[in-house]
Amino acid sequence: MGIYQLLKTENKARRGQITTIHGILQTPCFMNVGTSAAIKGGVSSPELADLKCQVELCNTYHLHLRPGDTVIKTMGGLHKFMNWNRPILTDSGGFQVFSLAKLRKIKEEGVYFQSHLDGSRLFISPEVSIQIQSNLASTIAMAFDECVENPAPYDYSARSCERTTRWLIRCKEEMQRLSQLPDTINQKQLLFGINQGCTFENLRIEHMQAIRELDLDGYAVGGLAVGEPTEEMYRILDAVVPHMPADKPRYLMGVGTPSNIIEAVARGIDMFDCVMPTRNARHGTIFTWSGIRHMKNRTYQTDPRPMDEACQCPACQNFSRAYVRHLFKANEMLAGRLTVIHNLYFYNTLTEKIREAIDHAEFQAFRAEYSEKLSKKAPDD
RNA sequence: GGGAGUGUCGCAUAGCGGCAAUUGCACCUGACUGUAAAUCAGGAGACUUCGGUCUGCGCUGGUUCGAGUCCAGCCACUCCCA
Repeated sequence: MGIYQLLKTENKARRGQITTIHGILQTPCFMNVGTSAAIKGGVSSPELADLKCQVELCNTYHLHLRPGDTVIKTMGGLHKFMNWNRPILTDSGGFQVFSLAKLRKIKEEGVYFQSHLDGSRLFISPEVSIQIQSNLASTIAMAFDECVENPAPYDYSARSCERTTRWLIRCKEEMQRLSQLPDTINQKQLLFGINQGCTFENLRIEHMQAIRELDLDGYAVGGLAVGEPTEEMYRILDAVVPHMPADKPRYLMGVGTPSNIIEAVARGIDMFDCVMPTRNARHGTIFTWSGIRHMKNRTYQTDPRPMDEACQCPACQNFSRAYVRHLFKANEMLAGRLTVIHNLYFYNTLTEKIREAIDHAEFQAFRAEYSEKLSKKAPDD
């Protein structure tokens, strides 16, 4: 019996739950990104729990470099290390093959990297990635894939997909091997495969059909939101999601804006992660139920209202727009902390409301009300 | 009273005679999608029929085709000597 339980559907939108050894995840869900085992902006694990965060995402590549996955294994795994007892998903380092493109060389056996920290030479293969993730002892490990840039030539995308499939087989075999070892911390670690294929619908579908044969714990759509127009992303989701197993979690990697999330849920996606709420928060942009606000703008200089009047987060319960703007202008780190707290609470509340909407068969109405509004600038109020 | 030096965008700075003028901070605006990002980009005299036009580097004159730049006088500030 699988880890995913489908509770309810509304058209293609799915309400479900994922059972793990670190607790149950209600889906659709947003995974809060803490790349280096920390939410950038200074939010600790206990605080994160208060922001309705169900699951945190950490990164294989970054933690392998620093402090080193063996250090984390020595410390008892990521959960103990950062004092987070709910699920953790680790990304495989595949995205860094894409984002650190100038520092790597891709081969069949794996990828040769130069560390972005000190230039030292590294090698990450499917086996190495899984070994690192095993040491990290995350709840869910991601397969080591190649995230192809956009645009990419058809031939290259096709060959890359085939290689990603071969790499996925190696990931699965390595995971099975490690699960037998007595000193493996999490012998029940889950493995998700990743679909690629750039913006070519037939490649996407062929690749999905190939990897679903491997009967993994869940499936992700990768390689989207990497520069293609939003409509392209939706077109690919429309094409590929129907080919994803219905009895397993579906994860859209790296996405996205509140609108993207609503639209992807409408197309059958269950899980999301994105740096946008934390990064934009640190840079002064917040998401609200009225739309986007740039908190550095002069218009908030003497605005006594909370950042989002419809928000129950600790930042909105205690501080004014004028104060937050002041903190940004004064370069105080509390500025980024408060906006990160708000944005994560917003994303976690957004997915919570999506779940409630599907529960009550009101998702289409929810989508109609918020899909466009949330990613536009808030009207001057 | 004598001598030396300095006055350029809010502050601080750069500027061999071709300059609407450098750079930093501050200011304004925008971007950010599996995080090499507490980052990055743009704007910042006025008017414009977007080709330009006008005003502008303490003040007033002068030299010059052309002056923030050279000269003279004045004003202000700083330092040194009495």
